[in-house]
Amino acid sequence: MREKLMRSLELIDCCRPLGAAALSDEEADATAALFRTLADPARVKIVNLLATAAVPVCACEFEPALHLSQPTVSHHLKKLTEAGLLEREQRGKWAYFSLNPEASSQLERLVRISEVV
Amino acid sequence: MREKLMRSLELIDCCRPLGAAALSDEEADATAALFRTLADPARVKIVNLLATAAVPVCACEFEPALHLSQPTVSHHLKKLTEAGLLEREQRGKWAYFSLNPEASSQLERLVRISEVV
DNA sequence: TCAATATATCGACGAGTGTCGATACGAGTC
DNA sequence: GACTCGTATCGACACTCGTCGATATATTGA
Repeated sequence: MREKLMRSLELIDCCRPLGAAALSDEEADATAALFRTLADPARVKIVNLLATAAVPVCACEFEPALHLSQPTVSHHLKKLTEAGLLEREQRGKWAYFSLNPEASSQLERLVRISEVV
Repeated sequence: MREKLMRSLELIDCCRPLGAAALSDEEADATAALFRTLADPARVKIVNLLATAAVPVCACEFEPALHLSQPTVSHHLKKLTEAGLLEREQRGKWAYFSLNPEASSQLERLVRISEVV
């Protein structure tokens, strides 16, 4: 079942608010998987860098900014993209990444506890 | 350094929004640690159960609801409490847990990407 | 004081994953 | 085609952590 979630390009769409009534096992799994995507300092920094950048950022720029090897950066970018938080754009032999414009509002909806949507 | 974060009872207060400019290494660590707290289906369900309950819930009620052993439930409740998401109240030999009323708004602030606070 | 019960802690095991070097793939250039 | 360079994938290793049985601690009641 997690296999199914990982294949989805929009994991973030599977989640209901934490304050929604009677979260099923599957919904709890999906929500936890989305949080797990952001549960790493490198990925938090990637999102932060993209949030403060007005334009898409080349993958090669993350390597010096994060002090991580190229395969590791590629790994993190893939995880974030699979979760639906990032969008990938190929320009020649370079890969440019940007934040999914809906990511912020979807995350806010997800962590809403008090009022159920 | 992570040692210091774990001892803090208000990990959630260490975090700045994902959209804030130039997150430091320590802030990225704190943010990732908070997301890691919610990166488990059992803990997501605990928060969900507490969100839909109007009154504090006895620890003994989570065991059947989550189909987990007593030590495991105690472990998860401790993690959530240490992160500042839950509040613990001792009533005789029973432990009652409730959501930190500020948890929702703090989480919403944390995931805010577009507009910097 | 002793028994009973609720909760926390400890020790150990297994699954998951972040990391990197090596390598494969792909696009552009000559 | 051959070379260069950016990116993705693979294999392996180390570390984290979720889980549980066993045990310790604490509170209530007899």
